[in-house]
Amino acid sequence: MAAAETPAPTNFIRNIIDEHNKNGRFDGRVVTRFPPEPNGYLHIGHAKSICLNFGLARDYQGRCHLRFDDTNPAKEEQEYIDSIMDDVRWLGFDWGEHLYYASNYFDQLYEFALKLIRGGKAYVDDLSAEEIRAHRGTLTEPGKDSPYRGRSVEENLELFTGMKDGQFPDGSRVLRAKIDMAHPNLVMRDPTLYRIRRVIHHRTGDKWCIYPMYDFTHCISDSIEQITHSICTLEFEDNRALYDWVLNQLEVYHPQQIEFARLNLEFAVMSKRKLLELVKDGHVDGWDDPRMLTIRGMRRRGFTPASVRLFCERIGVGKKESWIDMYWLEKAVRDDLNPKVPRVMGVLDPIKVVLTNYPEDQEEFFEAPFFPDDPPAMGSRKVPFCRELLVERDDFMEVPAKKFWRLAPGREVRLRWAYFITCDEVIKDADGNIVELRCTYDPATKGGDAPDGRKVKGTLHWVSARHGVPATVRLYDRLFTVPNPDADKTRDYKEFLNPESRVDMPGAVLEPVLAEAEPDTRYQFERKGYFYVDPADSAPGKPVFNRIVTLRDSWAKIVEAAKREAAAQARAAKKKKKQQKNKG
RNA sequence: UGGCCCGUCGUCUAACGGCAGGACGUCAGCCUUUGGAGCUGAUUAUCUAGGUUCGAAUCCUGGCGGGCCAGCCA
Repeated sequence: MAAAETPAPTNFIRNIIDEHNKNGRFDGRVVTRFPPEPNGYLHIGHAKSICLNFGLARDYQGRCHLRFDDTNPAKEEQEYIDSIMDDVRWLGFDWGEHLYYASNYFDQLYEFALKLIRGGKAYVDDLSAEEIRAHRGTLTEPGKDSPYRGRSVEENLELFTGMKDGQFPDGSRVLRAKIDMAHPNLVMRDPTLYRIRRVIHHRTGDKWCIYPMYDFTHCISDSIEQITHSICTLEFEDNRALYDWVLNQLEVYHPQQIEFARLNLEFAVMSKRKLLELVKDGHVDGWDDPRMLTIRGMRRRGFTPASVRLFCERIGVGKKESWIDMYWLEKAVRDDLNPKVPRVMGVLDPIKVVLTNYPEDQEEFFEAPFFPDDPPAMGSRKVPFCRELLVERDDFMEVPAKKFWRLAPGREVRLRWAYFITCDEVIKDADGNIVELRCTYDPATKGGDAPDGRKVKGTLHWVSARHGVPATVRLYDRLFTVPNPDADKTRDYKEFLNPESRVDMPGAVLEPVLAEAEPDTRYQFERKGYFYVDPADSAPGKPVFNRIVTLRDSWAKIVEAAKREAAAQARAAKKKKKQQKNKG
């Protein structure tokens, strides 16, 4: 396997773990966790975190827990829990028996809150949400103490118990940590620990009407589970001070929080809000639309788990906010699929070719290997051939451009596995559109080699017009037309949606073997790209193909470079003209 | 006139005071019945100004640039 996942290169987190292992801080244990909130579907950004946490556990012979951070019942649902578990498994990771829910710790969390109160480190505040905000101060000014900050331990105990017992209306009181309202780190200005909220929790039902906040829950959950390295994204850097404060006050086992830079991918959006909006407003066909970089979308597109893992390994882990070019994702799928999938032929946008010197009633079958780089590896199939063929419309140019090696009037090319053909005549309709190419074949070149040793520059894929099977083929491309749809704050990211992100090819015709293609299998359509047989939309004998990714296309690069040069020349000419005008 | 974090080839990422390395891209060549794949070679970087040191990408200070923080979200 050429795309085998090489041992992950070192990174700053591994260095920290190595250091801990050396100084014995965690007795050589490595226990990580992936802690999603079940309020949405997983996306490629989560995949980075999953690969990191589970990868570390694997490489250090430790373990990684899957823990649902379900402390906000207003937003969370069982459906998300199920899909998250399914996606993590699909990615190839296994949490064994280590499946946890923060909600399982609600009793312990409550006891810890009591302990904080008894130690004079937390108090019940009657201020409203707006008042608390007003008291918090600003980035440059200190906050003010709440008038309720000085309550006695007894009063706090009574009030907090009352909160739990449902004696107070939603939002009327909160439990706050007593730290420092003048702290330069705003997270430390007496953060809220518990709020009253009468919402049915998807796991605990109506048992609780108070729910703990993230900062209080997460560190204690990590501590309970004996996590060693609690890895999260950069925006939690400020929260680490509180993470440490809570565990220090409680005098319990204390993991190390480490922050890394989240994934930013060009030509995509990642926020849950935007993903949801794309689905709700119908810009895509659901959470599993192949254009979505949700795990479900990528699965539907045809990405393999190995390709996603390969991508995550290659982009690395650091603390620098960087934008990853979509090329890395595309490259990872190609590299993973290249040695694994069979080659076949399909014409996506056909133009008819008639071989004038090939007998009308004759047909023959060519034996074509599924994997030409190593023919025995995947066997072969028979490809039918006859007088009427289909080739790709853009494999012909009436006036061939520079460096265009394909079919053109008078030009000889090879039809893969078949014969050399030469174009003699171009047939057009009344509007001047090319509708047919008249060609002659050279019987001596059967199989694709000329006995006289003459060479052709181009090899074309093709399909027999008589035997080919029409099929549904969808071409998918990046969802946005610009690298960062969010960059311009004066414009909505949806303005940059790529209208050609999904292009259906109604005229596509494939070689006959593909009629029986099994759902959930992948092929390389030679010269066109990698395709996936859509598991949801395919029917027996009627496969639907999603393009996963194109092949690397150096001809497209030549075309693009030519365009760029032409534009540059036009600019230069214009400038020169202007200068001359100014002189004169 | 707040706190915290981050600045290394085009891109991503190594180098924990000792020769700035790898991958991808790019360019050139080879090979090729996929303009795919493969092979060979070349190419390019420490934000900036000081300081410490025999020696600084690394430590210190200032500047510049970027990110995060004022939810009873996570």
